[in-house]
Amino acid sequence: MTARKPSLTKTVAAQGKRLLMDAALKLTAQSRSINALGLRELAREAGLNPNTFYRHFKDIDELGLTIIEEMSNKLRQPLRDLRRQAAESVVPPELAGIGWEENPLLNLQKATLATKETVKLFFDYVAQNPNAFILGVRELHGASPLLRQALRKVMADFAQDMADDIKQLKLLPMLDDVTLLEVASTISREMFQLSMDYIEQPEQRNAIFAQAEALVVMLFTGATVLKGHGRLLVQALEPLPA
Amino acid sequence: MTARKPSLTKTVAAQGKRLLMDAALKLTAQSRSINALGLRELAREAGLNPNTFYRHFKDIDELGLTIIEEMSNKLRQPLRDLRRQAAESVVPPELAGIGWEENPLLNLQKATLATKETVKLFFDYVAQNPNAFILGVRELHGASPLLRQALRKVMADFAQDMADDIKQLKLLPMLDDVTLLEVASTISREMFQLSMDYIEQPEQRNAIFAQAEALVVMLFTGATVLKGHGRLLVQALEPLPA
DNA sequence: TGTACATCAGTGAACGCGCGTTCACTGATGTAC
DNA sequence: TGTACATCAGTGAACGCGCGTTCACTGATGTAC
Repeated sequence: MTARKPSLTKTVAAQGKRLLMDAALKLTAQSRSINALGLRELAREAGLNPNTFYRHFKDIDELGLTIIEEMSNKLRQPLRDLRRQAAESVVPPELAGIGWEENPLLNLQKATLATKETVKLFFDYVAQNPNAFILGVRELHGASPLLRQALRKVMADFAQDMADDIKQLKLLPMLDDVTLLEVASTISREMFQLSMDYIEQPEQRNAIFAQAEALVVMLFTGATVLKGHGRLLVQALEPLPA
Repeated sequence: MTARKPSLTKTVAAQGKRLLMDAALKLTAQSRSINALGLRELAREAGLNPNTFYRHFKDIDELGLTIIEEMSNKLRQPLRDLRRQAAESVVPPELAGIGWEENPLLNLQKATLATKETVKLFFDYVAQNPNAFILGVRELHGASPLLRQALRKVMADFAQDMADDIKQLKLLPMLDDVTLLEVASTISREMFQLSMDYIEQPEQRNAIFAQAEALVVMLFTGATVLKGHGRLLVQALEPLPA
């Protein structure tokens, strides 16, 4: 019953676990769902004894959860960084605090440009990590309730991150928190959907990108108008005719 | 090589095919994807000899395609009818042709109300055919490329239907065809996504319904503003303050 | 510093089972003449 | 109207195979004293 320090072995020699997870990612990316993976098949791909699987995972679902958790960790922070980077590349920080009422046009431009920039960076990210996105979208509505639940959480976190960032960067100060989160959730869902098309139809990438941009702008605009700030927005968009 | 009339047997005695398709729907609805179904399992559920499967289908994918085709046929026309029904219940036909410029407020109200009504009817429809929607959303990003492709087509058709109806009913006469189709595609995708939540979280149905409504209104509004009709719309929404 | 023990990732053989698929057959229905 | 034949949905037995899982074992590394 003596307390023991966690052994180094776990982190140093967990090669098998890594190999199995990589094998799973590779096999699912083509055209498979995680639950359709055979444990022997996985071991074969990883170059390990089938039995070794049990040293690391109880069953395939547990493998799936581990992969999802890892990917969520790997994607979340970079996505936040992308957003900040985009917002700051558009407006110098000393102007960042200017309120909507004081300068609606600046704010709208800022939000729109930051958005476009973020969408662009997001799709670049997708193109560099296609397997992660394929697996995520597939299992989000896949057969395993456990994985579905886990991915729902991931999507909810992404949306919350986006809402937090938009609020903190004061990109859409006229939206209340609830509306902001709804809009962010929709954008999050749509971006993941569109990322599948982006991966599978490389020749359509420009069109998909434009569509994603347009969607975000529409949602921001629509939400703003409905929240009673329409007049200011329209004045900014279309100056009074002579 | 004599031409033969199609035999009646096909339509009369295709009990086995029906039984197998129903079994597949039942089994997938719980927590399975079509490709994870065993052909013996299917036969067992249908109360048939495993071998009978081959009398009707080449493999599981072909079964899946047949189901998808059937469901698409079953859903498409009713959805169109719902939309017409909703639009007509809102405005008497003799006023249906009034143009946007002549009476923006009427048009906006018409579109919004018709939309809300349609969304409501759509979710009722979802609640009555949960299995069809679960299967559709699951396989849309599922493991089988064949089924994915088929469901992409189905979704595209739904979106095109929606765009055609909106145009024909003159609900959003200020939007060009391309924008209209993009908006319809987004709404279509989001409605199917939300339908999963609607099925799985009966206690949240009011909230999900409200969210869906809000989304549609935001998209319509956003698209309208961006297409340069914002001023009219805003005037309709928020009359000039004293 | 040495020794005895515990932990841990990985191995290899073996198991029983359910799977997809094939083959030969049946009986009902439809068709030709 | 009768007869011979074709088609078709469904049956039942049999096959070989790959699967998940268990068991007993190994060798490397970490830990206690």
